[in-house]
Amino acid sequence: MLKGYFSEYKVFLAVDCIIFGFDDEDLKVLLIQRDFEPEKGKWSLMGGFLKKEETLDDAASRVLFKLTGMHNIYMEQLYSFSEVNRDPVDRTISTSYYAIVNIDKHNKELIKNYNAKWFSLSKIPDLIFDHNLIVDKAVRRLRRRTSINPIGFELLPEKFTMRQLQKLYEAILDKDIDKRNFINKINSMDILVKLKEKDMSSSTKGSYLYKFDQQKYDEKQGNNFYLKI
Amino acid sequence: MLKGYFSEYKVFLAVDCIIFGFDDEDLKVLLIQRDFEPEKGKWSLMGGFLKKEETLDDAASRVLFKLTGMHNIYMEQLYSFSEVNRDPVDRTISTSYYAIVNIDKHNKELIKNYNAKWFSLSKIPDLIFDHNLIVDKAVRRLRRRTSINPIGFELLPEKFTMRQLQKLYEAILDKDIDKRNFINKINSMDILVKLKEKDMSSSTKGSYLYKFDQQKYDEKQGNNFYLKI
DNA sequence: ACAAAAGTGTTTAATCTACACCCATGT
DNA sequence: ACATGGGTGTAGATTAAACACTTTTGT
Repeated sequence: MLKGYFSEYKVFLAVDCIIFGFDDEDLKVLLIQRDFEPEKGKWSLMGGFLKKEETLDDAASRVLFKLTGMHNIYMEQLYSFSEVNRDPVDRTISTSYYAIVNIDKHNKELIKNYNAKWFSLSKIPDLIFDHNLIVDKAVRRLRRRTSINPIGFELLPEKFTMRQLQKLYEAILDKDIDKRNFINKINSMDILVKLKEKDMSSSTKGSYLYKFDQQKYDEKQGNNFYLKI
Repeated sequence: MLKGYFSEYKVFLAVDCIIFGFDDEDLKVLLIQRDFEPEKGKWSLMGGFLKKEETLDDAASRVLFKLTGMHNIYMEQLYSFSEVNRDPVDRTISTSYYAIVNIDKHNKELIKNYNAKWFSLSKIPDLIFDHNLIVDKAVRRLRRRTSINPIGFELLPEKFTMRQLQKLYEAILDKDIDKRNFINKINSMDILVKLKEKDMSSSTKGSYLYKFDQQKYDEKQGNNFYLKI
């Protein structure tokens, strides 16, 4: 066993990316429509093969950049899927990554080129291979992660209202939250800065804008937050 | 992109297993001493290459069986490590699994054949490649998982005392726990059966033995436990 | 004046934490 | 009789959950 590598089996290794976004109402996933075989015309996660000189993280970043035009996207490795016949063309292992992007910041041209579209979680179509499974796992991970670590800020504009943040959490966790309890919890974390500005678009009264304070957040790291919302 | 697979790069895919055990005192990891190059003589995780007709789970089960002689070991996929030069011989991606075994039930002959040895967490030597990193990640995952889901029972004999269970938790979480609070918490989960038997080996008074009740546990699944110890 | 969303605190319930003494038995 | 580990309950603190009214301003 393990004496030499010569006789061992090699496989294709792909990364597939679950890209989450938020549009003030729904949590969404960015899917592409395949214009190549197999399963041409069907919806799928954006993916690509691992290349010789890159790590899986590199590959995921590359794939994400290709579709969104964005660098330094928040992402996390999710799981490696390896059913023998998951890909009908040839044995391919898929290491999945989930990513979180600001739905307003990505490059809309690229999206067109790839026939990509945002789908609300409740409206995700049948995907190729085991991609529905992968999405499910990503959603569950995102939910868990969100209740431990406030990572959702990538999904919002730089300045946002408490209401937007609350809607985001409601979308991610798929449940209603009491607004007073929510605000108290968020404030107790002490990682936001309240601005003097108001957003006047959603009401006559206007609502204060907040910014995520990266520095405060970093200082508190390690303390995990356990939002328990 | 993705047109054909022909031109794409293939890699070796290995599974490496972090095998946890518990000896009534310490949480331990089973390591093998390599009797082959590279890094002959150094300690390492037990691993093996993915084969043509098996999934990663299959491969991990196979590797675990090879070293312990046990089937149906509790295990969970951990993470895929992919640094380009992590393996000096040839590019190899490692998908790691952590496993939890009863330290008294595995086959001691096999362990000898592999020059394997149990190491307490605090005494893990320098391992080959990135294996120390992998072990760290496994320990962190085990700690988190243990506080959400009571999975530690695999580490104990079928019948065990509250004291043993508490020591196990203390070993996993690496902290002291108040015995009354611990018992209350465990009892509130209602997944153990208290037996009439006592274990007389640890004290003159003897202490009651308990059994894990798989059925009750299954009924409660989905409710996650959040031990918060 | 009213409609629509924003903002704000308190009370109750649940859970967590800290803590100390008696019990049973073998020697 | 005493040494050793086993067993048990409660009070105080913290955290979570439920809940309703006032403010602002454009129409």
